[in-house]
This record gives sequence, C-alpha cells and structure tokens, in this order.
Amino acid sequence: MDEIFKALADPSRRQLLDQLRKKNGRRLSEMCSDLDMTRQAVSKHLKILENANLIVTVWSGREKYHFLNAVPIHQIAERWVAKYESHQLDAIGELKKALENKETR
Amino acid sequence: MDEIFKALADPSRRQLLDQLRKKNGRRLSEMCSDLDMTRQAVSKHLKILENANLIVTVWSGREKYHFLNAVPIHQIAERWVAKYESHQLDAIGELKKALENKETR
DNA sequence: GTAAAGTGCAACTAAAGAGTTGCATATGCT
DNA sequence: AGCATATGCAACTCTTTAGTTGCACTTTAC
Repeated sequence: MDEIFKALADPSRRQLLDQLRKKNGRRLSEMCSDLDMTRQAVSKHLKILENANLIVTVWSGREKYHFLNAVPIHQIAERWVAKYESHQLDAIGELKKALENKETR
Repeated sequence: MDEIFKALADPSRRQLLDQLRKKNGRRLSEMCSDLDMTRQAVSKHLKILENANLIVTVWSGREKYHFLNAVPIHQIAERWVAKYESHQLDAIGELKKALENKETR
C-alpha cells in the first residue's frame, strides 16, 4: 500500500493518471506532450505507476500502450479511507475530554 | 491537495494518524512511544500533518494536544477518488481499441 | 538496407526529505 | 527559587527522488 501512496504523492504522476482517465491506452510519446519534462522523466514516472499497479502496459511492436488501473485507488478508498469515516472533528468536545483526562492523571 | 497526498505518502505519518484514530487528543510525548525515532522527528511529522490540515492542535499550558481531522481525507475520497470510480480495467478491450486506432492513424 | 521512430538503460546532478544532535524557551511542581 | 517536564528551533548528515544527458536497441517506413 505504501507504493501506491508514494506513487500518488507526485503531482506529475497524478496528472499522468488523469490523462489516461480521459483517454486510455496512450503511448509514452503521447503522454509527454502535456508534461514539461523530457521523455525519460515521464518514462520513469510511468514505471513507478506501473510498479504500484496503477497502470498496466501492453506492447505492440515498438509501441507500448498504457492503461489506467483504478483498482488500487478503490482499494485505498475502501480499506484505508473507510477507517476514517466515522471521525468527525469536534475539537472543543475532544479538548474538554483531554483536559478532564489531564486532571485525573 | 498536493500537501495532503504528500503528507499521506509517509508510513510514519499514516501511523500517527492511526494512533489518533484510536485515541484522539494526544500530546507529542505520548505519540513518540510507538515510533522508533526521536521526539524531534515525530514533531516534524506532526507539523507536516498539521500543515496539511490532517491534524488540529490545541495548547493547554505547556502541553499541546493533537486531534485528528479526517475532513481532508474525505475530500480526497469524494473529489479525487470519485473521478476514478467508473474506470474498470478491461485491458484486452482497451487494447483492441488502441490497436484499431493505430490502424487508422 | 538505411534512416527514422519509439522506447529503455545507466550515470550524473540538484533538490527534497527523514532523522539526528544540541540548545533554547516556557510551564509546572516542590 | 530551582529543577523537571513539554515542546520548539536550527544546523547538520544521509538518503531518496526528480530530472537531465547520452547511448543502445528494436521496430517500422521508404
């Protein structure tokens, strides 16, 4: 799960995912145009996304097609975000509790 | 939003959030015990979480209480993850489309 | 067959990040 | 007043990461 969080931490990589969301199955050179960096840099980002299983690739001749895989994103939403569902911030109430706790310590 | 993703990218910081999820309103020194690093390092992590608004703090005398704020997590789930809701991976189908596209290019 | 297109690999640089140590400051206790 | 507790700030080290440049390899087009 750490790999996924790390992969999503970079804005360029989120942008690449976003590109694929709009038009799936792009080649590397297609994806470079939107980013202000060299092809090799984009290639590295795509590799990180692929290692995190956020992207799946298929070769056809000399061309490599990139496909979005949203499954890991959904898993994080379900397994990780869900844990924080019930947590509403009630700072004042919580603070009171904490201070009461302090008294009796 | 970038700050939130970056803040969540570190396992120690996710662990700190997890601690607060179990028992809210902790002080810095309380939170150190679970992490294998110095107090100062934990303090830095907490500051990053605070800057990302994932944690809210309240001073009481010389003690600083930390409270979990799950709102940004929910916002990411709603605004960002939701965009990827409809994306099911159909690699073979997508590939076919990509290759057909290639023919006509 | 030769050139162009699409991609990968490796070495390097520069910047960001995690963690440490040392010192300072403020509060609470006796 | 004096000491212990709780935290913050700053400088430093080490590692990771983002990005570059240069070269190699394979496939397609002419």
